[in-house]
Amino acid sequence: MNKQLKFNFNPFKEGLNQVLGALEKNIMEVLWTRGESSVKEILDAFSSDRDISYSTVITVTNRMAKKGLLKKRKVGKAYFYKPIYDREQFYEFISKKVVEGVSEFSFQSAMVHFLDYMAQVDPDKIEYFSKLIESKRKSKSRS
Amino acid sequence: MNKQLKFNFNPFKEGLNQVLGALEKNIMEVLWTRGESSVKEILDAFSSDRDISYSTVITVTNRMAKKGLLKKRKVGKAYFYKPIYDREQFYEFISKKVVEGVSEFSFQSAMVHFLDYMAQVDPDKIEYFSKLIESKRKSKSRS
DNA sequence: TTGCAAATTCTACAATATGTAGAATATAAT
DNA sequence: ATTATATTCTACATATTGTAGAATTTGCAA
Repeated sequence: MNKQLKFNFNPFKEGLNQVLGALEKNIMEVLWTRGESSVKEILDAFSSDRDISYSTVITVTNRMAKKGLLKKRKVGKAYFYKPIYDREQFYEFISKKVVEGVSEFSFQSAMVHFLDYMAQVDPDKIEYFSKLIESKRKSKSRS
Repeated sequence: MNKQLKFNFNPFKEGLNQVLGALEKNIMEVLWTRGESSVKEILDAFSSDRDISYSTVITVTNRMAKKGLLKKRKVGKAYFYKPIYDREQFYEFISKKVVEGVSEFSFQSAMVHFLDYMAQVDPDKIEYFSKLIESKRKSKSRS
């Protein structure tokens, strides 16, 4: 019933905001931290930070469930929501899709800029990457 | 006066549609092929394929100019538009931003998935990439 | 210099995504 | 059965993209 998660990637934002709206992100953070939670609990987790209505949270969690971000489960009269992907899986999923996407867009450029990025941010990453590649090559020649 | 080009990247679409809307893409293609063109000329280039109104194209080219995709120039009573980035530069620009974005999002995952992508799609890419790295390492040690 | 074809501007509507929330309704627990 | 609480429904706001009619401007030709 759940559709496969689709998303846009905004390179001009930061962290999870590259993929999620502001409120969506806040909700994911709460759910990753607390685990399965009701709307009430999500609201309580915001409390001091945000002043947001009950129905706003419901609307957004429901949309997130429809989008393939959350699972819904009824307990008593309230619904509880939990992430379909845990934090790690989520980052993996997003990274994989974006990397595949940009590789199809232009593999050449992607590689060049990936290297440039490594060189600028931390040249040691290149060494490490080199090694990864070597092992990849070996496993390739073994097949 | 022109803002820096911002965009979203949609990994679930293909090619330029990962970055541009359908009509925006068609317009860019025409301009990259024909060079600087008037709205009339863009429309003529569509002709058989699409049935689209004059003002639709004007609206979109103007938005594209505002977004930092096109330059406007008045000739006679008509405006002519041309891409700020040529095809190569555009792909470079997009790839760079997306790669940087996803690297900041999760470098580790990005790296792993780049490798996986290479191994799956075309193992020869790994060879190519190894060479790129070698030259990168050389230029690094030269500095 | 004026008239008209051609181009622009202005405005507006549609769909989608996201944030927001009030009002009405349903429901579970006591 | 009552009632506090949760949900559903609806709707508005902003942003992006596609779409285009109507009104207006404009440059060139006669």
